[in-house]
Amino acid sequence: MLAAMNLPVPPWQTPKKRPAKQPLSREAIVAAALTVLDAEGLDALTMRRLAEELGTGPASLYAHVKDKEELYDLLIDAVCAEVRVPEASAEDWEERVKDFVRESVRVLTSHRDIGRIAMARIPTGFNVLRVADGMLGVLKAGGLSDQDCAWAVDILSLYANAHSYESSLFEQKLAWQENMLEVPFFEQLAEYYKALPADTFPNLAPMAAVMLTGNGDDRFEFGLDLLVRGLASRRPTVSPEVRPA
Amino acid sequence: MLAAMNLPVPPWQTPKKRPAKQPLSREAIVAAALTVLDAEGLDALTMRRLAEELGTGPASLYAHVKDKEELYDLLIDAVCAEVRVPEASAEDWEERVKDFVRESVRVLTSHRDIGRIAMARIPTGFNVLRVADGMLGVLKAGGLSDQDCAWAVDILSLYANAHSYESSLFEQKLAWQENMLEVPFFEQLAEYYKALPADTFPNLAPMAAVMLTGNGDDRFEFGLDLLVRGLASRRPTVSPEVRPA
DNA sequence: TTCGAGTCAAGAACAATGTTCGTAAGCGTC
DNA sequence: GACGCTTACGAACATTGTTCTTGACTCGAA
Repeated sequence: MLAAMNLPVPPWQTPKKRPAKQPLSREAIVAAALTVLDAEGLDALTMRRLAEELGTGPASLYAHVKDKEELYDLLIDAVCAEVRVPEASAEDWEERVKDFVRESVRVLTSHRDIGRIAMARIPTGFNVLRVADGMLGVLKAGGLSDQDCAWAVDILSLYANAHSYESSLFEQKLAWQENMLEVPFFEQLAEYYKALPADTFPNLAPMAAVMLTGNGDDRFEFGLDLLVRGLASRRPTVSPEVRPA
Repeated sequence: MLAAMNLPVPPWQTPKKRPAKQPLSREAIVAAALTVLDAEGLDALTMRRLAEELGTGPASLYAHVKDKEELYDLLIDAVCAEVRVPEASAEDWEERVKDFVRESVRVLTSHRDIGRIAMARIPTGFNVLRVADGMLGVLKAGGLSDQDCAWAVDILSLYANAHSYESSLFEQKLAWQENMLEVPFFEQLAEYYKALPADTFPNLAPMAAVMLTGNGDDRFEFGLDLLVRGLASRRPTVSPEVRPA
């Protein structure tokens, strides 16, 4: 058919069909993915669902994103953009380190299920590196050796990610069982632990109650305390103000 | 057709058709799963592949195992059976704690990809509990409070699992890239880090070399050292032999 | 103005996966 | 010898990530 195409478009009709909705970029995909993720969780984040959110088909996404893995990388980086990097200082050093890790898990757990994909990624994205750089700065202010600082970044990130991972999966499991089970599962677990035979588990059986004390945050704080105490004990010099003048 | 079934079976023919191969139990399934896992990795461990390994169809497995998740639980428990639980003692306490964690990751990394499914499982299996009980015993010998011991079991397990997870995924990624890439990826990463702009990453850029120093074991030892130092510093009393008599 | 190359979108399809349905076979008991 | 009851399992279903291929549109040059 002969189409009269190059006429000035009459204003009462939509000028073109394709770029009516904005033309689908990496950024738009990542933003939509975060929307789906926060609203419906990781299991709902399929390429089809994501395409639907963008008003297109799943195949279109692969023009902008190589893999689902690459999408995950982009998601992590986008989330890391929200981490507020503090300034480094030797004062209150231990608390500053702790606060940074707390801030990381705050962001990581503020987006639903993001913890489940955060682990075991080699940091290359801009925002991930920005966070690592900030962490390195905070650590170096404590006077640790360069090698200790470098590895500490690794370990603290691992800890933050691992906690977020467990937290995310635990929350999911909890929500799932809440809908399916009548007795709240935690009581079930408490019963189970208390019923352990004391002769087979001489240490565990008497401590059933203590094992179940505290929520995820308490445990996180405990582990964080261990790590930071360990770091502090590796400082070659004690803090300058208590050093003999 | 009329089948003469209740005749005494002639010894020169296989007596029955069904129980010729042994009748498919949880144990057999778990054993076969471990075989497939060790030989071909987690991605190859599909219900079909597992059924094939047992000479049956995938549907048959679901009579003995509720889920793939339950299969994973059983796998973890089976692997935990290999962990050698040491005896508790106050002597060389810190090194004993370390050795126990080392033993855990040794087992966890000795089976291919098992680290990828070890995290975020609520410990209920016999062998998992046995390991937790042993860990608790070793920790208590150090004189920590009950609450500290309980949470330390959690944190140390989390650390062992997280390290195994990363190690497993990292090894997979490394093996994959080794076949596809010509330049060994680690050099690529080193180049990338060294090329980071120093004005945007003032801490990271000068430390590119240090960041990449050490393999997974070194980093694991470093984190383990942090945790155990932290635990030691929480001991209410220093070790008895240095206490004033 | 027209053609042609090139880019982007997207429907359809493919292969693989976990899981369930329905049916059949064997075993124990009345 | 017939009836349950457990176990086995081929076939099928729904969902997933991903690719193939066709079509729509853009833009630059003849």
